[in-house]
Parts: sequence; C-alpha cells; structure tokens
Amino acid sequence: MRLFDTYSKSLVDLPAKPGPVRMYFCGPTVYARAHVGNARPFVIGMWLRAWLRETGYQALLVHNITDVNDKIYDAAPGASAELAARATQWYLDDTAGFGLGMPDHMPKVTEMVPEIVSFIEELVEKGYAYPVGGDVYFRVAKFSEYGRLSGQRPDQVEEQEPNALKEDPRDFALWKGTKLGEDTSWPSPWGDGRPGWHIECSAMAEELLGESFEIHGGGLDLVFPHHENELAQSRALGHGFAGIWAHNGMLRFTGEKMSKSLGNVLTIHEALETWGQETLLLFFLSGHWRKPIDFSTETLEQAAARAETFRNALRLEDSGDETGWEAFASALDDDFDTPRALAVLHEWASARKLGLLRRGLTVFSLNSLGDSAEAPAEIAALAEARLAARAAKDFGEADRLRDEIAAAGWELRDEAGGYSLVPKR
RNA sequence: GGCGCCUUGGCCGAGUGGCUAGGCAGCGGCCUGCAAAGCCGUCCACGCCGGUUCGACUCCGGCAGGCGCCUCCA
Repeated sequence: MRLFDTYSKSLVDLPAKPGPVRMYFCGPTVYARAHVGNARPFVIGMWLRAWLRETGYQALLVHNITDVNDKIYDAAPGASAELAARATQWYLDDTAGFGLGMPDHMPKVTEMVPEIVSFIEELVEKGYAYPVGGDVYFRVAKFSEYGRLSGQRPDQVEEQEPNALKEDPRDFALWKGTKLGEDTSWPSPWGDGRPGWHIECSAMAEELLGESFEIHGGGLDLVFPHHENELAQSRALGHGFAGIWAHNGMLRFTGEKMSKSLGNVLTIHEALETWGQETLLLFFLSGHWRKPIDFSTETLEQAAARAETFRNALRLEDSGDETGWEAFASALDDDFDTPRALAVLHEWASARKLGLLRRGLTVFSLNSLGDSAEAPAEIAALAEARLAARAAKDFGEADRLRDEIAAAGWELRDEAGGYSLVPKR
C-alpha cells in the first residue's frame, strides 16, 4: 500500500507486510461539542486501521485529546477541568456513534504531563529550547530544517503575537507558566504551568508508538504550524518521528471550511441524528481523503441514496460469484482511493456479488446495511390482510392497507408468490 | 507579501496520449392490478487561450475562477 506524504510530496510505500503500522492522528481540543469536520481525521484513521488489518498489517492507532489549552480556559473560566471532562465525554460518545470502534489509545494531555516535561528538559539540555520568565520556548533558528514540511520560509512567517520574552519571534512555546485566571497547573523545573500546544503530540506519540512510527495524520490546516513544530521538536532530539505525513482535506460547509471560528458548524451529534451513521459514512467515503469535501443537502442525499441501493442489493439473491476482490483492494492500496473502491462496491451490488459486497462494506463498518428487520406483528397482520384482499381482487382495500402500512413506517413490496416488508427510510 | 492545492456531464466522482468509469438525478421501456424493488436502453463531460503531437480531457506554458495555511483551527 502507498499513501501520499506531505513531507516528500509524493506517494510513499508502506513497509512490507506483515509489519507494524503505527499511526498517530491528531484529535480535538475539547472545549465544545465537536463538529463534522473534526470527525474526518477520526473516520479516516479508523478506516485506514481497518484496511491495514484486513490486508495483514499490525495496525495501531493513537488519537489524542487536548484537554488543556487557552480555548478551554477562555470557554470556562474557573471551571476548565470540568468543561474538558464533559467535552471529552461528548467526543467519545459522538465518535462512537459512527460505529467504527475505538482507537487503540486516546491519551489526554493532562495524563501525560511528566513525559512532556522530560521531553522539554531534554530539548533545553541540548540547546534547542530556553526557559524564560516561567515559559520555555523552542529555538527555531537552531533547527535548520524548520519549514521543510510545510514549505514555509522562516523569514516569511508572520509574527502575530509579539512576545518580548522570545529570542526570535518565530520561537514557539513548549511550556507556559500559569497566568491569572488559569485554574489548572502542573509543577515543572521552570515553575507551575502547563504544556504548549505542539509538544504534547510529540511526547504522546513517542510515548505510545516509539521515537519513530509509520504514519502521522491530521487535518490539512495543521501542517503549519502544528506539525511543523512537532517535527522540529522530535527531529531536534534525533528521533525519526513520522514516516508518512497524511493530511486530510477540509470539510466544507456553505462554501468554506467548517470551523468554529467561522461559525458555520454542524456538530457530529446533530449530523448523526439528522442523517444517520450509514449515510454519514457513505458521504465521507464518496470523497478522496486528501481532497476537500462539501457537506450539503445534495451530497448527503446522494449518500443516503447509495445506502438504499446497497440495502436493496443485499436483499436480493446472491450470485455466489466471489471473484474480483482485487479491484477493490487495489483502489484502497493506491492512496486509499475510497471513491474508486465505492464504484467497485456498486458494481458488486449490480452483479449480486453479495459476499464480496458484504466483505467490502465491513471494511468501512457499513455491514449494518445488510441487516434485515422483522416487521412487528400488527404490521405483519396488515400485510396478510392485504394479501387476502389482493387475492380477492379487492384492489381498493389492498391499496388502502398498503398505505396504512406505509404510514406505520414500512414499505410493502410484492414478490412472486408473496411479499416482503422493508422499513422505510 | 509568502507557501500550497483544486477546476471532468444537472450533482458527486474515477481514470487514461487514440479504446465503457461508477453513483445520484432525468428520460424511454420491460415487469406489476397499481406500485416498490429489479432489469434493459438513453441524454448530458473533461474551466479558458496557446503549444507539443498523426492525435490531448490526458503532456507543457499562460490566464481565469475557487479553496487551504502563514503560531486559535481536524
């Protein structure tokens, strides 16, 4: 399998099977209910893990939770820990709603502070960081490869928050001394404070996956500065860090990136309630993971129609033909091309290759599309009554009963010698 | 100002130097008491302008439009 790597700007092959594929996907800062855009890296990470396992890799996924941060302090003055705990639970509940299972580890910053502190200490010892006024900053000028991942030229990077403590305006915080109004803190050699945003990922990824690992994922908007800084911190210590940088495209809503700061958000919770897990997953599947994808009524309705196509196909008679898995596998092995894989699933649906279809859908946790539902007794009774009316050529009564069944949420489909009852969507 | 990405038919979306993507929607038909499901057929393409080539949607250049990042952001 190969994946596009932001660092080398090329498709990079994964190590030979069977080998470990260790993945770290950046998770959310928990200060509000997560929106659908936040779900994209989660879904992609879980699918990637499923596919790697399906094809014989030992895949491991770490997905962190940033539970101490300026935004959390701002959102809940005096009660930041409570908000973080509540929002963490929301995130766990919301992502569980996709039915994709859980990442192998979901570390929280607040549970990894000692490891982060040692990481910073080592950077200070080696001259890559300096403490000043209770803070610790990374010395960007000392790391010659700075800017390589994002293509940013250090001399062109704008400085937005002047900070007289820094040696160089481009230096970024590894440790932030406690300020007025911040209600959580941890001890450190530089005084009480808390980790900066970027260091947590370097520390947590390496703690759980080792100094180098295969894939680091996250949204395209994290390339700079977040991932550039992570890379600088880890490489400064001589660690290999990520082999492949996998950045997913942004989710667009009303023509722009869905983001809390723009206010054009729909939460995962709301989206799942409105569209359901299967439609939402098929929506994500319909776009390539690196490209932007538009969340709109039209694209979601198309995803819902796909779901229905697959459900109907899975109710038909299986052709028994099990040949052709390679088309699906090669699509996914080639930069995880889910739109191409989806086309193969549709071809299998048309050809009634139901075994393959089920197996393919299972990779994406969409096997529930094949679930059949038993109509309740009162609906079954109406269907029986209609069958009798129809046999007696009392079509007026038969149509009335079918309407009644429909009103109760079931669709009656006549078949040779009988009928079937299907839940209406 | 700097860095980068994208542009395929009504919509989503794959792909290739000459040969069918696939889906949704539409249209015609078969089947059905009527439907639904299914099946068959079918309309609609490669942003614009140049160049390379026997031939480009596919390669090169320019232009236009859209999007992302530049220390809050999945």
